[in-house]
Amino acid sequence: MNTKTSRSQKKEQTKALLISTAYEIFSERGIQAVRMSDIASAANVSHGTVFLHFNTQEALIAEVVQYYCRQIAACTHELSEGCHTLRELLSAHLEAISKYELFYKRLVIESRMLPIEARDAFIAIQSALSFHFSLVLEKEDVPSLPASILFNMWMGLVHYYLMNDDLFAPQGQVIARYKTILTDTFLSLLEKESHPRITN
Amino acid sequence: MNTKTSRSQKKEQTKALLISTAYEIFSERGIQAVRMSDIASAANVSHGTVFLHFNTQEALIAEVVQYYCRQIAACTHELSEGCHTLRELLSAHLEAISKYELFYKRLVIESRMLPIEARDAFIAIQSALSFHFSLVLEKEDVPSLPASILFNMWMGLVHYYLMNDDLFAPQGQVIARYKTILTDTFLSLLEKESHPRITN
Amino acid sequence: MNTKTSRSQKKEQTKALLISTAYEIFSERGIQAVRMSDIASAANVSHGTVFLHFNTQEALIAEVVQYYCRQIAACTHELSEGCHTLRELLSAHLEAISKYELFYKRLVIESRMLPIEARDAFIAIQSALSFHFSLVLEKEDVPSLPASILFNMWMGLVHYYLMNDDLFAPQGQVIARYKTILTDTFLSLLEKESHPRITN
Amino acid sequence: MNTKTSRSQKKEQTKALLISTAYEIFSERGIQAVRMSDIASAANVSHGTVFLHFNTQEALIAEVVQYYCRQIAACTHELSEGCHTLRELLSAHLEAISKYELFYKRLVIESRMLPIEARDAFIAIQSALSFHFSLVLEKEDVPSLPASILFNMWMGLVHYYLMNDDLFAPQGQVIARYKTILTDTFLSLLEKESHPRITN
DNA sequence: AATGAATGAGCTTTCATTCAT
DNA sequence: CATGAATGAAAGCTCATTCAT
Repeated sequence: MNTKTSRSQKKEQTKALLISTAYEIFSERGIQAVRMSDIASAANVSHGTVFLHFNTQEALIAEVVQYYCRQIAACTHELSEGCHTLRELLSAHLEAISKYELFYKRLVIESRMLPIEARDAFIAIQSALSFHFSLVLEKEDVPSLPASILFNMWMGLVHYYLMNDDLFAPQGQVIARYKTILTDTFLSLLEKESHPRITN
Repeated sequence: MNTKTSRSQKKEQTKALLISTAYEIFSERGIQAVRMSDIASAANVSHGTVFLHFNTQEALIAEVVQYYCRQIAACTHELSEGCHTLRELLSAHLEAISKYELFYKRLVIESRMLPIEARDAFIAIQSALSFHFSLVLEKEDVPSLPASILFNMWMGLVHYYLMNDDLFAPQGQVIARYKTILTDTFLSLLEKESHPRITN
Repeated sequence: MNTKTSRSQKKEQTKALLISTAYEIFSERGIQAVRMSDIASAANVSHGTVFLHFNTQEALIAEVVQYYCRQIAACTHELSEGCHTLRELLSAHLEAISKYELFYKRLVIESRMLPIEARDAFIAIQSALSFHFSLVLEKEDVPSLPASILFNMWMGLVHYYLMNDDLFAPQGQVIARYKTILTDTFLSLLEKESHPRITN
Repeated sequence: MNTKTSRSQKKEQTKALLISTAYEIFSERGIQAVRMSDIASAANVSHGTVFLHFNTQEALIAEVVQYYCRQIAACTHELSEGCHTLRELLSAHLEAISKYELFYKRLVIESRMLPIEARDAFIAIQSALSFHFSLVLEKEDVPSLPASILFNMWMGLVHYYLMNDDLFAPQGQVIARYKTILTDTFLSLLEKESHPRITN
């Protein structure tokens, strides 16, 4: 039994290695663009080993994406919990995303072309944030607009910058670069005494 | 010359047929997912004929996307020209998009994975709208917020719904379904006397 | 009838044009490497026209090679006729070849991969020279060695330099460059009072 | 390690099988004329396997030609080493070639149309012989003619017979058939007291 | 459990040849 | 006669997946 345990431990280790290796490569090169053998060689295991742990390429993608999406969701959740204001929450969100920026960007770009489970996992991150968003919105003195639209507006905005990161931040780090302005602008729109108007 | 004309007319017809056939299939199945031979058989021409008109698959994708992006941009432009208010403009935008909805959605989903020319053509549509957006914004009494962010917020919002159309409108027609609420909500945020507040 | 005549004259003209165009391209790029459409466009006729004059690519190659091989043979013959000495004949031979050097080189390189008629035509050039070679050899006071071998030795030598022209004369013009030394050396070997010996 | 060894041994075996199979087919049908799938099926492996061992068709041709050219060069070298006279050397040369006759003939015919590495490998065989030729020539009491031309004359002569083997020896085996006469004739030309003359 | 050689379906691209105009 | 668009048989190459060791 000891043997079995150490064996399966070893197996789990290898699987974990494959998952984290895939994460790195996916972040760098994109998800669809990576071949199974690329992951194998990057992880220093044999090509066949990848199939020992994942029946198909689809399964591997699904698992890797699920694994990291759960992490991102958890991270988002954690950073969001202490937030009492929308500003805090938005910052927390961007902070969470920026920890996984490259990978998250790939998900934004490719999610619709991935196996359904991967897509679902990606959506789940958004649900996690959505929950906190609703909570905070209730507390704040905020316009009586559909919360879901406001949330989607924020998500859309952030994803738009990630999707076009090459245009907005050719040097990389879109989130860091636009963090403040995105947050500020979004919040301004929600503020009561609105904004200074440009009156002709 | 008459002969020549009818000959090359025929050729142009075939090319046009291929472009419109590709458009249909791309709209239905996605762009990356389609094989050259699919287009050939859908257009009822031989496999080789496709290569007579487009040197490579990449060239075909580029041409088809450019062709329709120009149309979408032109349509956007045309519908935008008469617009004096932001509301009119946003409606015009959604109207333009909804005419090409399935294809446009594919672009939203796949643009970053397409040949660079295709991506550029897609971006060009956004530039076209951006121009009118700026014009209208100047006229309106609007908060002194960065116009570009406001524009990107709108684009992000619309693309977010298109990207996730299967979640927002499983029956199809996301744009038609969310047209009003998206426009209204977006405009509300920009309005002076803001919005009724939810005060606890 | 006049029409017919002028028609078929035109046709013959076109065919002649195709043959000479093919000759030029074959000389430059090799025979096997050239596509039917290359010849058509170089001759400023349509792709289909080539097939009007030559049923197949093989037929075209055969005809072109035959046509020019006959010319080369005739030229060789003509230049050989006045020759009374072997030296004169060898010079005549090289002179004939050098007029068609690029094309002749292609034949040396590719003859065995061409349609049988083309190969035969190429061989016929050698037969033509062979005839004069025998004639001259009889007149000269030459070693009683098998004339055919001597002839083949000369042919082999010349072809060896043509086959490896890129090594022997990277700037081109192998024949011009080695004309003298090849002739001299070959003749020296046949001379009675032989050659100065290197005696240790 | 034992496992690894037997595994990679197997792989090497397969590669060796492919190389020798290619050699056989090339010898029979020519080099350019053979498709990758021909080699696969002749070797009883799948089409894909060929590409496991050789990245491209060009690479395969290069490797196969290099492999056998090295063997031929080595064989030539080996047989040449004991030779003290030119006669011995020429015989050794022909013996070496005749062991690989069909393949060598293909090289003579196609060398200029093959990948550059293949051509170079073929040239290297000639360099190997050239070395011994020079050595022997120095020892012999031989006319003070350019050694390189004499060498090229011999090579040209042999290649001429190989190139036209179908004419010289329709039953095959040109080398065997002309071995003696070629050697004798070539040597006669180099002999001091030359040759009996045919005096009119 | 791990290996990595082997598999083969699948896809793009080329080009000689045909044929309607 | 000439045209050139259309055809479709090849062929090379890729890569997820399998399986014997």
